[in-house]
Amino acid sequence: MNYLDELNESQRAAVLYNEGPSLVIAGAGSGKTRVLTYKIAYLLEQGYLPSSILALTFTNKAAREMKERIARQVGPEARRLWMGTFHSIFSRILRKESAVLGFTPNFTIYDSSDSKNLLKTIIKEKGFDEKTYKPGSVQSHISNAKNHLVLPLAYASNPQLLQADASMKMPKIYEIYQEYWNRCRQSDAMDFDDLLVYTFILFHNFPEVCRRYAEQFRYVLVDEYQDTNFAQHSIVQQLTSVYQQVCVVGDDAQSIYSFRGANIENILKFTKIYPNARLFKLEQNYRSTQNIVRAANSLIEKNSEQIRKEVFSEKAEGDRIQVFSAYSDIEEGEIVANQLQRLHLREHEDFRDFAILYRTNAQSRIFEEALRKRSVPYRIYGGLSFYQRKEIKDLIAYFRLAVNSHDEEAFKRVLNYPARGIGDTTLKKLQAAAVERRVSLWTVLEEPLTYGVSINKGTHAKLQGFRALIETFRAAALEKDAYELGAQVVRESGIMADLCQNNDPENLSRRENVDELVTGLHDFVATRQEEGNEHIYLTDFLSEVSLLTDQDNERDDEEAKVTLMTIHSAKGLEFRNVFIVGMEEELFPAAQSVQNYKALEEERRLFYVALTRAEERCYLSYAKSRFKYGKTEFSAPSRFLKDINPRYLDLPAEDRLQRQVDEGASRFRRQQEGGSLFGHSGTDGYGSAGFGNSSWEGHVGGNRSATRSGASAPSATFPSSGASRPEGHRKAQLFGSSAPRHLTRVSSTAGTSSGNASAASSASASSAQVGGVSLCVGHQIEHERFGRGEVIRLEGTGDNCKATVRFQHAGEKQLLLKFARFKVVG
DNA sequence: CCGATACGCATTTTT
DNA sequence: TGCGTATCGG
Repeated sequence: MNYLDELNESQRAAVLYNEGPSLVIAGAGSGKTRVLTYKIAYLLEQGYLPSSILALTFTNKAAREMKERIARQVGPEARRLWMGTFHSIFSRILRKESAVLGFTPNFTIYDSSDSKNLLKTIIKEKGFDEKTYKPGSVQSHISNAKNHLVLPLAYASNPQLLQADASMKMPKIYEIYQEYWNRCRQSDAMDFDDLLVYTFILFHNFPEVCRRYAEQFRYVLVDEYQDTNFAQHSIVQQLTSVYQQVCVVGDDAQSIYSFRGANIENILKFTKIYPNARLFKLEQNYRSTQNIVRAANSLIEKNSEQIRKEVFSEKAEGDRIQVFSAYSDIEEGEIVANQLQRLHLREHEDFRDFAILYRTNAQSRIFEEALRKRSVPYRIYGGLSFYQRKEIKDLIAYFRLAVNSHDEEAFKRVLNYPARGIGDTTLKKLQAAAVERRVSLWTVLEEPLTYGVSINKGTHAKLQGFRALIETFRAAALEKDAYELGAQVVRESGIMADLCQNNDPENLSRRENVDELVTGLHDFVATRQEEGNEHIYLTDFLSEVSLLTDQDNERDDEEAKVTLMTIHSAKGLEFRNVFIVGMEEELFPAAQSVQNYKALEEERRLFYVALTRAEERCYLSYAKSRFKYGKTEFSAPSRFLKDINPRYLDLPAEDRLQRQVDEGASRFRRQQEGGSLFGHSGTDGYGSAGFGNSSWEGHVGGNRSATRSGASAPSATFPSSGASRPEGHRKAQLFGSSAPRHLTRVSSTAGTSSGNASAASSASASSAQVGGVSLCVGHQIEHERFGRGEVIRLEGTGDNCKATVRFQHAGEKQLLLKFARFKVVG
């Protein structure tokens, strides 16, 4: 109970309140995660079972961090909590309940490039012009619809949407949407949005399933609620329909993801949807100086739509925010780099305590160059992710096919890679037959003649060769573990051979990446086994890896480096010293945002997020000219500079003069912005409340059927389609977790032994003997991935012996000694 | 099947 | 300007 002392009054109130829905508005740096973790700890203490608590986050990272913090509080039982991203938790549920929806438990998760490619294919098939029907644009329309739970049939009969599409010269989007929907089902695949949509459908169409989960989850917590979309919001409602015990945490002032469907209304109107909800506000900022907090307050005040709050800091007043004016983007880079270096040399600020934040990725180059020139180490976030690399995608495509051969996108990707003489023409023939007969490409491949594909003998042989290859993997997938199978695929698919054709640096790095993936597989299997799971199949790896981003793979950096990133990706982070650069009109706010006040307010929130990343010092800079698209463009300082009360700023002399002139004009403009406030009702064509029942009612299928050869499911009813393999549930922990990944392998037989192992009882023992190593409670061990730790508990005997180890850095873990890789060090 | 060339596009991106 | 993609030619 002592942890309650570590909370301030409002934090404690939020933690202790337990009698119904609650909304916690957590100002920047106000200890939001602390409240969430302590609240969960408190619930556990109150007797809630870990498995009855569901905590949803947006990022794997957030889930992982929270899990670790809770584990520190309450020990290993934290592992039984249902804590993870919306997508990972829902995919876990969907894999279990897949049959009634007409999917198998091994369904593929399409990433956005898969879905874009599929859309491209469909657009071509339908003979639409790709210039008018840009795949990316169609994709975002469809995504938007899904985020609003509008299924194809509802879309096709929604005059508003049809008209909006028509006015964008894409009147046939509904048709593409329908086909896309069918094709995903046919491929036994869901895209990211589908994970939400189908969860909603599952709960809606199968009330008994909904009830089962709603009864299991006696308490639901949601992090970053301002970023939820309508679908997520609706599912939370479904899940809390029994107990109404829900706590959502967020900050409307930090809602910056509307372009991804996040709906700020969800948080603004929470107390209307749950009329008996209690509202808590966390207003003390523990992160930033008073000056920074006040500056940020004075900025966000200019927004009209928000939950009023008074964020304050009790830290030192701190320096004013210094504003730098540069003549050019290059000079801006110089100024920032100079100031950064000055702080490093004079104030001994560590490089890792600096961040340079920008609106667009394109701005990074200038700063890279300036830093490189000064030999300042830096790290840029937001490059291509590991999983986006060609060789990795190729390999994963094989994995996917091994698990789900109906996966159309994976199929097309590797049918002729490495080259096996199956050209475009052949693929087109297969594709045509598949579309015609509404079956998967794989089904056609199995019996080309039945489906009327006319090909010559040679091609036929090649196709059957490919089929045999995949069949081998498929058979192996049922027996081998993920690592063994992965290694086999690397060997036998011919990818490695292809990458070994020559030794140019390109291929070299690709080989390294492939090796890294295999190592990742190995770690994944090892981690799972240590946790007590016997068989770790490739499908387990895939279901996790498809929801992973590169940020989840981050290695803790040895070297101190300056951080360069977009403001979006800086959300949730903090740095002692922050440079916010490119404070110019048409850049920040982005040119596209200035016409519509909602977008402009979002940009302002984005700036608010940027400011509130800073703990000690914050700098703003702008350039009067900037090289853009091959031309030098001139622009005015950002209007946002004028939104900050000048007493918190240190302005360049010229600007101070100019400001007096501008003052009147800017006040006038603000009135105008405010004036248009009530005119708009959202720009996405989806009213915020208009998506009740009728829009998705009764068509899971929307399509006529899921005509996969193996498992077909008509749309009206959902017969169980023999789920192929019962699947044990995995925890949502990430492979590689947060531990350093490059430790040398230590065999568990190589440890020192320390004699007399007493016969361990089946329940609990003080010592154990496994594989020639004896281990006692109190022993220090050195684990391959988790590092140093002390054995605090031993359970079971022989092969089944399980040790609970408290690691110095990795927290408490349970290890199955049979699999764990460690050595005894004392 | 690959390479050269032209074209068009260019916020942000938790999953 | 500089990249990624689309298309054509050898």
